[in-house]
Amino acid sequence: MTEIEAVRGEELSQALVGLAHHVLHLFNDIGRGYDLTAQQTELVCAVIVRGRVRMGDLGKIMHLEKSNLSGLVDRAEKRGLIVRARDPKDRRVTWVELTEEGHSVAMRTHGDVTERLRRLVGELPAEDRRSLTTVVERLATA
Amino acid sequence: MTEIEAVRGEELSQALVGLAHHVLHLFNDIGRGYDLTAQQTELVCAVIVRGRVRMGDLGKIMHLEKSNLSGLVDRAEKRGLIVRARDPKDRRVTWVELTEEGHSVAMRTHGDVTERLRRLVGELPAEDRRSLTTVVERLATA
DNA sequence: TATTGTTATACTCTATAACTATA
DNA sequence: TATAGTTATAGAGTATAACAATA
Repeated sequence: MTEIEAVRGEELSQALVGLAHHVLHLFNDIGRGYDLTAQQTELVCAVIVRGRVRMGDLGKIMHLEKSNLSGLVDRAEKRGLIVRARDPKDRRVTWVELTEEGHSVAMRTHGDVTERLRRLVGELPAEDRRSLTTVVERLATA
Repeated sequence: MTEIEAVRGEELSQALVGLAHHVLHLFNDIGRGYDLTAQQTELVCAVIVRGRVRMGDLGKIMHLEKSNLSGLVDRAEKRGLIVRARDPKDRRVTWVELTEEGHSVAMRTHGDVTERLRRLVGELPAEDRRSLTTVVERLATA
């Protein structure tokens, strides 16, 4: 690796970290308007795009230990945003679903998040946007 | 906006969130090997690439409120990783610097993080990597 | 008056391990 | 035995506001 490539690698690293903060901070910014924490906001957004989700899958999506997720879901349930439902076929499994209020909040927060991301990405030329989509999806599935 | 573009926008949003988690979770994974939390790991990495940093700038870099940063720096200082230094020219300003131990830890964790990011990005074809670099840097400065 | 940073409080989040229930 | 999820505990991180020191 040449020195120039090393420096560019360094720049790319810092830029990726900055981008990551920017993206996850959106849940914070947007959640505040609904008196939700960043994690609660991401929780309802993650549920609404999937309809209902197993606890285990939610943990993977949000990079949370199962015990941490239990607490997060407890608090969201107390707030009336979601409910737990046992799976009748495999009673070890718990599904997370939105309440009516949770659905309403999730619709708006999720709309806000995607709008903000769209605006961020929309500032790019169309060709860059296409390559970003391709690249990010490839990374995300790697 | 066509429906296809809307769906792709949705996919891009989810992929960006997944990528953001992946990137920030690196600080978690790597810090664990040195018995550091993710935030402590990012703290020493942020300091080492800049030599020394003002509290205010650190807050912007790490997306932290000044009060939260005070606590994080307190704990890192207790652990002997960093020290605070008053700026003699503007005594309101506090600079954060690494101790010898902090420098040693930061060298290794920062090396690990950039290596992991390089590996992640390195799985891409050269052309995608170039476009990602360009795009991410443009987003990060926007 | 504005800026930089700290302190105080209450709450949320996180890591770890031990535990229960189901398969 | 393995899997899905909960509980318990201690510590770390976070939001908010009030505060002190300096410019």
